[in-house]
Amino acid sequence: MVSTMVSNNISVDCVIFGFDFERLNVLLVDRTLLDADGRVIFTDRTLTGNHVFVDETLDAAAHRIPADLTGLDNIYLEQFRTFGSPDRIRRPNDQLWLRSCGRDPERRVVTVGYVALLARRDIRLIWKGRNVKWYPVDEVGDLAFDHNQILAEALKYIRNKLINEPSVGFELLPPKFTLTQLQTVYEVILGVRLDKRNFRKKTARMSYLIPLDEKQTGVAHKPAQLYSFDKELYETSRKDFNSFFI
Amino acid sequence: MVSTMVSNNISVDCVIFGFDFERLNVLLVDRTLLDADGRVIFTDRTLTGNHVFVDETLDAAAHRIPADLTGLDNIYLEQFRTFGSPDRIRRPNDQLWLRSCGRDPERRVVTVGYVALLARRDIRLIWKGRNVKWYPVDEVGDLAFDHNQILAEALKYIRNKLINEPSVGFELLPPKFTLTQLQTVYEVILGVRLDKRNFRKKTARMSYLIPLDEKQTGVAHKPAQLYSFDKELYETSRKDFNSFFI
DNA sequence: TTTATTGGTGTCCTATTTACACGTTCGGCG
DNA sequence: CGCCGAACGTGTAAATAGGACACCAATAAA
Repeated sequence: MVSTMVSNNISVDCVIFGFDFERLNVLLVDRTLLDADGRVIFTDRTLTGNHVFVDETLDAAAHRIPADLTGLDNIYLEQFRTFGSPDRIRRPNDQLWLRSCGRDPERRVVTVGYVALLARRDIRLIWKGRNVKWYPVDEVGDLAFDHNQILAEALKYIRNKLINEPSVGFELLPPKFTLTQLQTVYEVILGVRLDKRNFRKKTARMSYLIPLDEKQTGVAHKPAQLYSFDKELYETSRKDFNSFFI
Repeated sequence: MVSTMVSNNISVDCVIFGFDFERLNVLLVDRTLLDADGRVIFTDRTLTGNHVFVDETLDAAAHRIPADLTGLDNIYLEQFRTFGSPDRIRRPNDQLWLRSCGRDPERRVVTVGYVALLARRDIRLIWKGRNVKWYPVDEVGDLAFDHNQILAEALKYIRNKLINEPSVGFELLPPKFTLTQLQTVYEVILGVRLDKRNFRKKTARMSYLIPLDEKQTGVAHKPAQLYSFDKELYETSRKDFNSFFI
């Protein structure tokens, strides 16, 4: 069976970000190493990862991760960087872990890092026995292997992306959203406060933001106008997009 | 000898760009496959690449490429993307080539792509038997494996980088340069024409551009002021750098 | 009916962008 | 040695974008 053979020195790791209008969160898997008597040697968390089948593209292998966890297969996913230092598996806990899994603790595994974005609302996680939970990105503690570094790079990447490719912001929002929610995406991810009126001057120039014939309901204040994101309009209006030097 | 063992399903490929004030060029290696009688079966070009030693970081493996070719080891080098489709080695010529090298034509090789930047002036290539030459980036023809795709991604990457991290422009210039040369970097790489006076209004705001007590010599026109790039000043003045939404 | 809460709007000031033309200084050449 | 060709270096006016800032409106809950 070709399709069950894996390239065992290559993996993909997926930094799955979820946004809940309060904070940016990341999906982590609990990892617990037990000794022969079932006592805990250590416990920590890892990013979600996958092996890569020998006849599979890296993108496909990465895609399986959020797909298995959410049942959705059309989510935003992008490769951002590859990590391959021989040291990435050298910490004592990781060495113990690899041995206990029957994996060669000397063999360097190169991992290709992906970022996935989810609007947490509406998403129900499928566990399949693993203990997978959301953690605020600034409260993850010590992660396995070099996963703290991978997470840090993913954050840098997605912040940068948000700034110069605004379409990614909408991946973190439900299909219908308010301008305040959009502003919150920027505020939370970039860690800044923005002025409401100035922000709206910008959104007014985004022709791909479609005001709907619909307002928020069930809120104890003036209900906000709902908008949707027109991806096609975005793509075409990006063509003559200018930045910095051009 | 640990240091001679290689991870043989992982490689690094380096898109080495060189700038000569006329065009952007890329370093390519001639590849010729001969039959048993020494007749040419095909000939084409490949990017410069390397295997990765098992105890070596990816960055180090990539660094060896331009270092071997130029003798310099402080050049700009950055990982930009990893390519791992099983199809990348599937084209007939590539299959023949792999067989003739004694490599497994079925085994997918994941390659980590790097970009290197060189000011072509002053650089003397060290050939060591291989036929390595500069090609204008838009005249490379059909390259081996997926190297056309890798080159295209590298170009996209470096254009984007030039726009929002102006320091990379100086990697393509000699230590002393004129403002017109700097403008030419932007014009050639981004493929646009820029207005001289407006460009200079921008450079006037770049505090890290140091005017020297020196002018061009030997030119048949009014000699231009020479400048140098102060990297430290750049780093510190970037700290409070704003872009788009912040 | 009152209150708490968030939604939605405009102005002034400053900084940045864009379009645009001409005198200057050098080497080369006749 | 004077003229020519070629790139250098400079400023202004108009339009656009950015940043600071405050108040009324609409809803649900009490």
